[in-house]
Amino acid sequence: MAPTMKDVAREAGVSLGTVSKVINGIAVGESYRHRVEEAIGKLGYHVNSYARGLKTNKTYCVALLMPSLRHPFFALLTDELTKCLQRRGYHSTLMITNYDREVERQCFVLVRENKADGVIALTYSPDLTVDAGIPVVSIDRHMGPGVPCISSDNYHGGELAAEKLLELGCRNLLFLRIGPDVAGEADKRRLGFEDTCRRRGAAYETVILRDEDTEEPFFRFLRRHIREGKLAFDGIFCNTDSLAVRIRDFLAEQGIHAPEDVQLIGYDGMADYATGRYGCSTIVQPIAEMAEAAVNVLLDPDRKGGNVCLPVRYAYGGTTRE
Amino acid sequence: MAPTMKDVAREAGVSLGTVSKVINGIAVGESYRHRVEEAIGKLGYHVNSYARGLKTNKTYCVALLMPSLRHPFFALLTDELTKCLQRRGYHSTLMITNYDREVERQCFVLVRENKADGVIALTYSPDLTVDAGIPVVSIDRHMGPGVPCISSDNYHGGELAAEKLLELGCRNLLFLRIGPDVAGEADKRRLGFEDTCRRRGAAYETVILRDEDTEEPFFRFLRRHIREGKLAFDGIFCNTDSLAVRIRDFLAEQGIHAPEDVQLIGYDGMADYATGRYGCSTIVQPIAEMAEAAVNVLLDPDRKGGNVCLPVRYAYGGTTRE
DNA sequence: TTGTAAGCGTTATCAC
DNA sequence: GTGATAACGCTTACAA
Repeated sequence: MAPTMKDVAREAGVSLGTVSKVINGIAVGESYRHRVEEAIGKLGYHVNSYARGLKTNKTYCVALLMPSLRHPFFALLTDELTKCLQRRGYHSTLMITNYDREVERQCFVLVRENKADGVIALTYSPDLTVDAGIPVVSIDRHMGPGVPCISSDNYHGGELAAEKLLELGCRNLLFLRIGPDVAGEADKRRLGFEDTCRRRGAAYETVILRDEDTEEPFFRFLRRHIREGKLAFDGIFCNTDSLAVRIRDFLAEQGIHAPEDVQLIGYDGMADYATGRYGCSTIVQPIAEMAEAAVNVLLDPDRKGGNVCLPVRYAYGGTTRE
Repeated sequence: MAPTMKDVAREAGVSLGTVSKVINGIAVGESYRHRVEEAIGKLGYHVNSYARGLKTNKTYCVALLMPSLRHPFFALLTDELTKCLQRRGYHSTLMITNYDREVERQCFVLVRENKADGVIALTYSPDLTVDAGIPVVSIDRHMGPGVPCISSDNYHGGELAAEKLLELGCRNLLFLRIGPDVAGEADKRRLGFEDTCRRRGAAYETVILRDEDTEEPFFRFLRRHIREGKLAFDGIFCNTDSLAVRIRDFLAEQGIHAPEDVQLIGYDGMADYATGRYGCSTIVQPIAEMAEAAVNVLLDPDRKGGNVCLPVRYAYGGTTRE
């Protein structure tokens, strides 16, 4: 059995309250402090955070809701969030939701039961709430008035992509987007892209795949736009790097190569772990800064924080002319 | 304030004990059960796991110690471990140690304070202990007699690599290893490789970089072994995929290409998230099975489990002839 | 079967 | 400044 404060008190010949004070850094007579510290070392005492949490209603535990760690974006975000929380004396309870709304719901129940001090969530159920005074911060999704949303500047990312493609001389642009349509934030990439095209008077098309999990329809669309080995578009913006890479590979099979025949830009900025290089030219999200912002907003004592939008940048990754 | 069992008892007009029984699925009169469930729903009651944990000394929480989630191997492992734990009603406290022994030590203190039911650790301090009756399972490192180690069959992985290279007609083999020298497990890749080479009477060399964090010495070594545009080795086995990919890129810069001029095999089996393809030909570790085994051994009630060694396989990834 | 009450290891409020 | 003591919300004998 692990030693308790009682054991320490007996060993040091002081009362329980004194031990508690020493542990919590409250003023105490020098000789008392010394005896208590001695006893703690001798017995190998450690506070029981469950007893403490029960009493104080503070757990120094933040729940992290992530769809998966298979996607490098989620993995890196989780890495940064956890390190950031650790620096502030918190630890993270990781919950993998597998993109499943029912699992997400159960996680929110767990969060309540486990008395987490807060939640940082990247969910696909914008309507979820914890309703127990537990603060929630959302990443990339708008979840309702009480839930600050941390995101990169998706709109400007779309603008950047369009501007870069136009700057590279592209005249027929294409936007490709795949994935569920959650709460607007990701759709801003399209808006920024389209607005820029219109403003610059550039021709563009948009293809969106909402609930599919294969990009086959994109391939069919592209095939229809290939005439005599030439693609009708000379600049493509994809809403993720993964998609951009798959589109690049598909086009290569059709004899159309990036960046020679078509300029291709993705979104996320995921560098390959081994080489440190981007898989495609991309709009880079500032993952560490997003994590930092999420933690800051979550732990801000007076919760006055609203949404946070962080700047993105374009990075060359081999699928555009340099 | 969140409702407590007392509130539920009052609302349902029953005693505390009865509420507790209903919550814990212990037999109770039908009408009582109904009234209690009604009250729970009405008040939106959830157990307080801190109060429960204090009483029962069971937290259903397992700590995961990982060096980082930047490396896809760690990220995937964490993903599988967490999902596996969730399936068994546990949740994971993620701790990122950043390859830092002092942080690892602090994590073990946290584990005690937070009364985790167990620890699954991938650490660089094989001497760490929790010494509070908290079971520990280690991944890929031998940490001492009481700590079962889950690993892939590193020795056979080395054998497989050597056999494959020989089968492809290689006659001058090379083994490259980088990274800290922790507790033997990873070194078995070298042993399996070398034993096979010797058994088959094949020429081989081994270069090991222990405490460096750059592969520059490898590059120098390889440069010295290039004569008139030809490399002295025709088959290379690297102890990780990351290294294999960097070696491939370096050799390509020297005009030596895999798989035309040299066969290259890595270790880990990390597929690219976007394409699902391996970055290099590789020995694949069964990550999901390792996670499953770690959780099984950890949660096994009578802790009779010893070390577990899981089978690996060779997979083609473009850096060997097919 | 149901209710009562002790106690898990803390913190915090008191008198001293 | 220090030491008793009452909670915190739950589980679990034990009594009814």
